[in-house]
Amino acid sequence: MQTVEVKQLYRETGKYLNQDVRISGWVRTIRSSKAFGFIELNDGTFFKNLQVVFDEKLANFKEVEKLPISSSITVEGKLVETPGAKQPFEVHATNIIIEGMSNSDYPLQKKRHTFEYLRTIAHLRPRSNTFSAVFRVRSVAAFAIHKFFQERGFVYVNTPIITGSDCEGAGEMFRVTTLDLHNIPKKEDGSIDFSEDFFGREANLTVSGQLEAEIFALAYKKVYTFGPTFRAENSNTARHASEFWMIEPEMAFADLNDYMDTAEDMVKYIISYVLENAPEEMEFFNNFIDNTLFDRLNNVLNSEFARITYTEAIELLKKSGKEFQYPVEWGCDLQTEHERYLTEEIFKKPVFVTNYPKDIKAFYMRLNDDGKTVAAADLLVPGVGEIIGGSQREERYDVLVRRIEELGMRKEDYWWYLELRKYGETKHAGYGLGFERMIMYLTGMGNIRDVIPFPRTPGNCEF
RNA sequence: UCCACGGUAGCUCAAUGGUGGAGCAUUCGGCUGUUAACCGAAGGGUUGGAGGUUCGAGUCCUCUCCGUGGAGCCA
Repeated sequence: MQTVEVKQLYRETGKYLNQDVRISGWVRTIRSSKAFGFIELNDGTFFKNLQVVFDEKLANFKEVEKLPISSSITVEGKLVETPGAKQPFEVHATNIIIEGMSNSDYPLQKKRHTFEYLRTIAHLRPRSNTFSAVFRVRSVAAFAIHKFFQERGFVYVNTPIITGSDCEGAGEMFRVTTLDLHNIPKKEDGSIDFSEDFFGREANLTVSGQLEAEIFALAYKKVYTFGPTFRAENSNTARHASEFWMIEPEMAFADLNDYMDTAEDMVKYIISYVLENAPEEMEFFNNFIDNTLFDRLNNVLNSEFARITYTEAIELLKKSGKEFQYPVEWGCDLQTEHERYLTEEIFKKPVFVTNYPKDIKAFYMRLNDDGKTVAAADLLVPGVGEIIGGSQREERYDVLVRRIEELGMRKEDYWWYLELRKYGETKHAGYGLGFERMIMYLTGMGNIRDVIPFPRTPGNCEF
């Protein structure tokens, strides 16, 4: 008798039909009558369940019939077709071995639960349909991203998670320390003596691997990072987490248009790869989470992303005649309502907004010839908003120094970043993709807490 | 951090200031092809916490804790 996985049964049905098979999994539900019953078995390898039919010929029929949900079992029996039924085939059990009994107080019902409740049982929610689908899509999408970049010759760089540079400017950082918090060493002037700390200096969790990625881009030409990122911002929204994963490609001999071309190709690649490799999960999302999902994703695959400048975006918003809570004026950052209006109402597809005023963007973005704007571009998508932020980097030593000084930052802190501009500098560009936001976009899930296995948000670090 | 809303059985939700209920889940029983199976019965509650108003508070008031949605910040 061959041991098989449910995925094999669905993908290569003909190979196993009318054969004896052995399968191990967890009971999703049991419906039983006096002399026979049905088990929905899920073995984790496939989104769909396997229906197992059992009857009183089993020595342990009475025990099997009363198995609590989520008990683990091994089933032996013959795989047969079930024409006209909901499922294409089922296993007629000749033997059922009970591996591990579940308790009757198992908190996951067959009924729909709120996502909010499921978050409180993050150790069990991957066994539910929705989360089973979410985290498999997450895995498939992660692979698609690596595949996309590897096929194009990008080198995968692991930038540090603990960083001694507090100058990335991307947000509040989590401090990393081994100092005794009850007895903090102080210097004579009363300030904390970090020379006593583990690294002999202040250290934090990274908020971005970009500056380090630039180092590698100027050695390998094309690189990308894919790793965790930490922000200690007190953000309480469905789109922010304190710990999230980011993909940060960086390309030498590339400008803003090269970045946008790559990003557009990447988004399309991820979508088609996931549609092709997780079809059952994606169908589930389209049916039960967001029934505009397939239309939206196909629309993205079949359209050119719009590209407009910030200045044009401001004009469009002003001309729209719509009353915004925050008035639109050149120089102001685009608010969520503006971004959504642009991508959802005006373009109805992803849109790059380029060339933002320099005063609302980071120091490392390349100054345009007008002296007022920088070569930055954000990708806005319907439903989620900003999903990618990136720019051409300032490669001119003097201009970069001037920007650093203008913003009152300390030049010494950026010594190695500045040195890159001294030894064979070239134009280069890169961007950051929020992995969870991509998953939200791919699945239609509305909350970032429900697309990361163990979400960390302000005041929440369970599990 | 700001604004809004919410917290009642294991879960999802009802309950005009006047005896806290239902569906699902659980337990027991019935049922020969079920598909969130069906039918019958039972058990299950300090209404987030503290204080106050009232003859009487799940309901009104104050404070507090927690959560959700939106905003800001960003990816």
